Amino acid sequence: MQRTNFSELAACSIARTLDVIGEPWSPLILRDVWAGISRFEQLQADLGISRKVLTERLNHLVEEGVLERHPYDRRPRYEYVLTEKGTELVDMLMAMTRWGDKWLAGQAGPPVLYRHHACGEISSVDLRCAHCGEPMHANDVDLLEGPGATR
Amino acid sequence: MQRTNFSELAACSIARTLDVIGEPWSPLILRDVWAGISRFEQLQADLGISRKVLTERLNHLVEEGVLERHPYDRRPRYEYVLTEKGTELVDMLMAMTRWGDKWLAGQAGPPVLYRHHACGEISSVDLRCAHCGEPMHANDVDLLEGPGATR
DNA sequence: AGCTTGAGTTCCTTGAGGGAACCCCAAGTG
DNA sequence: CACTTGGGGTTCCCTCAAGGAACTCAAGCT
Repeated sequence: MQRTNFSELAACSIARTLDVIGEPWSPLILRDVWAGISRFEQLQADLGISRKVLTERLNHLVEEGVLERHPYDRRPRYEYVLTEKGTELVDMLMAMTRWGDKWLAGQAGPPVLYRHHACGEISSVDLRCAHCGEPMHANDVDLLEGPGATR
Repeated sequence: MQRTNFSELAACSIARTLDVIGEPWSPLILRDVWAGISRFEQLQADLGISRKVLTERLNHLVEEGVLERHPYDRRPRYEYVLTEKGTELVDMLMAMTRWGDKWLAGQAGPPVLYRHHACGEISSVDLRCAHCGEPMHANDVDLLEGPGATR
């Protein structure tokens, strides 16, 4: 495929993030690990991904510090668990889920529901300004050059 | 590459969303269009993407209703603009940006800053429960089967 | 010793991405 | 009118990553 290394393209946090989880399958692997599907065989069976590519993806995600390998047996058997860095990536997947629920689920409704611990209600994420708490969407911001702008 | 069609894998809003923007380049195209880089030549120059793949991606994004083609000349010249559906996808990219800013920007700091119209401050998105307004992150929810669970 | 199981590795085939050249069409210019 | 320019794509070939199936390896179990 001769995949471009996005982060060399420009200083861009989206491009950099894509270098971590932009490959096909990576987001779905994280979703599965989050949902408790955490072993090689389980992941392979659930996703139908080729074993070779699954190995590559898991190694890459471990190298990036998104997943950790935890042995669960004296035999060489491992469980993959989310690091803090990985858990925060799942936050992004929740925003992705919200969009898919809204625009792609159709009349069948969303396939998965989130129950929020704090209020006990079925809900979804809402993007708010970390500073003032008001809604913060694509049309609510101006883009400015940041300190890391030059590459 | 023989890419798998993710949404046939399971009823999953993440998989479905990946069928819309999971291909390499698609998120970066949306970012550029959002930032005002909206014509074919501009996109090609900014991203360094091959013209063939750019054509494919733009057609796909238009078919999916994420972008619209707007003629800007009596000659056949087009601008690509975000639909409402596409604009809400950019919200997800903002969550992605936040993660990249936090975990990948390093000491140089984030390359792009967002100034929130409502409060005028440089800020970033924060995920909140759409129901109660409290923070809602990966560890703050239980997953339940939804109405569209079966495929 | 032989069987099983989880977790990979090897090898071949296929098809998507990269790159460069080419094409089309409307305007502008002399 | 012919000639150039420039945006927006096609076409072609080549390479390399994903799929798929078979193979390996290292513990335990019987």
